[in-house]
Amino acid sequence: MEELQNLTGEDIRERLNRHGLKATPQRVLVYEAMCRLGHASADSVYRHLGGPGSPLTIATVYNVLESMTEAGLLALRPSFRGKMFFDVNADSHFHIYRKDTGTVSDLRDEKLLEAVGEGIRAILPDGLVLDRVEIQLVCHDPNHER
Amino acid sequence: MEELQNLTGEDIRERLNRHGLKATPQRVLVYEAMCRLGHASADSVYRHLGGPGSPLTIATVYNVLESMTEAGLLALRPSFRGKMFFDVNADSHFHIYRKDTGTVSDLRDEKLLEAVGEGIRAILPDGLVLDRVEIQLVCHDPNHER
DNA sequence: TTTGCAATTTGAATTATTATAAATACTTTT
DNA sequence: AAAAGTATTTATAATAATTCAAATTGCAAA
Repeated sequence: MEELQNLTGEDIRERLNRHGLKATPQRVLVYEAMCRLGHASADSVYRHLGGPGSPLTIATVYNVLESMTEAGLLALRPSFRGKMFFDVNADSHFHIYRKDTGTVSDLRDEKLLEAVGEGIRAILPDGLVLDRVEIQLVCHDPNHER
Repeated sequence: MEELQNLTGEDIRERLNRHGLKATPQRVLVYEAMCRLGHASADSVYRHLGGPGSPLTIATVYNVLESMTEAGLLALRPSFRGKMFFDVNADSHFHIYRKDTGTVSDLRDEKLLEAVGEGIRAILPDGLVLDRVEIQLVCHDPNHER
């Protein structure tokens, strides 16, 4: 598993190119931010990069996030918050959504994921193709002070 | 299983009361709309009720949907669209999200749901309590004309 | 009744997203 | 290396979605 945190600019440019995206400075910045943040809304990326006063516009952040999602570099995840929510890990895995803190984290289990996929394909209505499965585990820590 | 479509105003008022909510006219209207629509955003509820010119405000729709969700009458589901998305069936079940049509439908399978829940509890990090599991099946119909 | 209180609703403000058209930056062709 | 063409970014505006504080309502206590 690669450490997204520690990718060099060159690594990022390569990765963009491999996904068919030209490595513009703005794209490198946004991807760096996503690596750092893991999961983020357009706005949080923008703020991470300095908000107004940063070397790009919020419109560009949206554009870039969309291109990257289309290219398969990022995934757009379903969200409870009423805003768009991007994931730097585009592969399939579980998401732990913590009600108490509002944070999201990843949980991977190849075996279980595979089993769930099979179970679902078995009951899916005829004529439909399953593209992917998104699973959120809504959790809380009972010892987390309110 | 009750037919939500066919509830009378009295049924709805009762249901609201049982969930600890006063049966105001606005709440009855919103719940009726949710019964009709099944899944809906605040905006689609508002439009279903006549939009501007209806006997309530979009802000009221949000407030009412929130109260009902808090009361357990509705569920707030995660959404790909970057907007809040409510479900008149607050119980746990799968959601089929169709990329080609943008529509959402329900899929129920007690057995599989139970199995998934167990599998997940087995791998959940220590200290966390699993409140519920949300599962979206992202699908498309290959024969759906583009 | 009036008064006070809490719940509910609303209009207005805020935040989030998309659209558009002009400017910039790259590429390719000449 | 100029011209032409394409992709990207930007500023700005328009629209959409959500929140918030003030006003209203309905009820209960005096």
